Parts: sequence; C-alpha cells; structure tokens
Amino acid sequence: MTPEITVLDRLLEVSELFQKDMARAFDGTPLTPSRTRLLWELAATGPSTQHALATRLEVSPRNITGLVDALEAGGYVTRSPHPSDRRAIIVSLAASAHEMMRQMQHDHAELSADLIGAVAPDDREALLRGIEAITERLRELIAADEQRRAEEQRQKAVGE
Amino acid sequence: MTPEITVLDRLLEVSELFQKDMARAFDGTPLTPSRTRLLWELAATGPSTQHALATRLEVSPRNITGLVDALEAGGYVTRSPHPSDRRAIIVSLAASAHEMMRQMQHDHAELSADLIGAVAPDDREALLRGIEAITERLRELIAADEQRRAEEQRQKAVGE
DNA sequence: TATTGTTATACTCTATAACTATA
DNA sequence: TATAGTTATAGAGTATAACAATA
Repeated sequence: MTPEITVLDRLLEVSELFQKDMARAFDGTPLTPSRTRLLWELAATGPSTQHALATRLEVSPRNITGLVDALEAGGYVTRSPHPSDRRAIIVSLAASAHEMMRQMQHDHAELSADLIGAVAPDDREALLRGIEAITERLRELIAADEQRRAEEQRQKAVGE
Repeated sequence: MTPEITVLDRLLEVSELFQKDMARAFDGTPLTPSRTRLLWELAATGPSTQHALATRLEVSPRNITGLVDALEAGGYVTRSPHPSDRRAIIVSLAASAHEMMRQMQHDHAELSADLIGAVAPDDREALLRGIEAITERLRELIAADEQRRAEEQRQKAVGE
C-alpha cells in the first residue's frame, strides 16, 4: 500500500514551493498566491477589466473584486474608469509593482532555465510533450468526473 | 514585459490540475485538496495520531481537527482512542476509503510513469538531480525571505 | 434584455491563543 | 511542566444569488 515518491511528487513539491516563493509580503499588504497570480496576469497582458481578469483566471467576478480591493489598498494596482463603457473598471499595475514583477519574472525565468537545463537538449522537446500529454489527460479525467457528477445530480433530481 | 510560457508554468498547471483531479466528490462530503492530502498521507503511512498528521503535513493541529471532522462525517476516516495515551486519538482510513486510495495511487503512478517515460532513460538521473537542485534553491529563497521579514518586524518593534 | 461590478451570505483552509485532560 | 486535542476568534479564497448602473 505504501506508495513510492515519484517524479510527479517532486515536481508538485517544486510547484508548491514556487508559489510560496512568489507570495512574499512587501509593505503592509501580504502578497498571497492568489494576489500574485492576478499581478502576474496583469504583467503578462497589460491593463484589463475585472471581468476579463475573472475570465482569464477562471474565477468568479466576486473573487476578483476582493483580490483587487486588497491589491489596491496595498498600492500594487490602480482602478480607473473604462474610457467607453461606464460599467467597467480598468485595473493596472502600479509603477512600483511593475518593477517588482520584472524582478519576479527574471527569477522565474532563471529557475525555469535551471530546470530545463537539467535535461539533455535532445530530450527537452520530449519532456515538454510529456508534460503536455499529462495535462491533456488530467483535463479529460476532470471533465469525465464532472460529467459523472452532473449525471448523478440529474438522477437524484428525478428521484425526488 | 510579456513573459514567455516556461516549463515551470506548465508544471504549475499540471500541479493545479492534479490537485483538482484528486479532489473528486464521492458521497455527500466533497473531497477538497486538503482533505485528499490528509487521506493520501494516511494511505502512505497508516493510522496516525492527529499530532503526527499535523507534523507531517506541516499544518497546525487545529487545522487537522477540522479536516478530520469533515472526513469522519463523510465516512472516509475513523477516530479511535490511542491504546496507551488517553490524550491522543488515532485516525484510520475507513474500509471504503482504502479502496478509493488504492485507485488514486494507481492513477498517480501511471501519470508519473508517463512523464518520466518522456525522458530518455540515461537522462532521468539528471532530471531528478535538477529537480532536487531547484527545490533546494527555492527553500533557500523562502528561508531568506522569512528571515528578512522577521528582521523588519524586529526593527519595527524597536521603533515603537 | 444582457453585462459589469458590488453587496449579501456561506463554506473551506489556515493560523494563533486560551483551555481541558492527560502524561 | 509539557503534550494532545479542542474551542474561540480571525483573515483569506472561493462560490452563488440578488441587485445597481449601464449597454
């Protein structure tokens, strides 16, 4: 019954540590993983509406409101009105956060290079494809499970 | 400013999907990632006291109480008195959960085999060492950050 | 009528501190 | 005195539903 420690386990540990490392507290407001993820997204795609952020991060709009509230209070982002749609709000990285994200991206790239550097150049393509395949497989498993659960709910609804 | 998608990014995605996949709801009580992690630990090391679980999972004893409460209500684990220490409680996997964990471990091992299979046999050692090195590096970065933060707090306390 | 963001409400994860029972 | 677990309290992440303003 005792499972072995697998490559997957070790990689999962790296992911966990990486998230923890990204989530450093700077001034007052602590940068939690979720908040960092939002900043990361902003750094990658530029100023966005909250709705766009909710869609891209795959979380509820309500959730974005809370994250942006905290980040705004901490001075990491600013809210400004949308030029043409008065319902919408544009969220942008603050100047100081820009610098911080640049540093974070640098560290990130370095760690990633270290990791890929551990694999022989000829194998890198294969490793990436392997990761791709697992990602695909997991998505399928999750989709199948969601479908099964939805079916169960339907059965239960009929039974009532 | 736009960062590239790196290996690390993809691994983070795998990590996220993997956790999501493990956290399937069965009967009433949903199996969240944290709850699944506790079950996983129990499957790996056998019946344990709550204190031992808290230590191994690196969370507070209070946290374990909550997780075990939910898992016990869902029928995944049972609580029983410690034979010699009347303060302590032994948490064990329920019979049905045993079967479930066996299946989960099987899926897990398969995914991991797929991943390592993507790398040439001669390079697997190197990959593992690379992962090890990054893990070490991240741990150092996190420790350094914690120390920096503690120092700041001390400075602040002196200032008051 | 549809969409954007917010308020209201609720559940989970997590931590620290105080407390009880036992060692 | 120290340890195992719980109650009390609190902050963060997340979701759904109801609602306001605007499209």
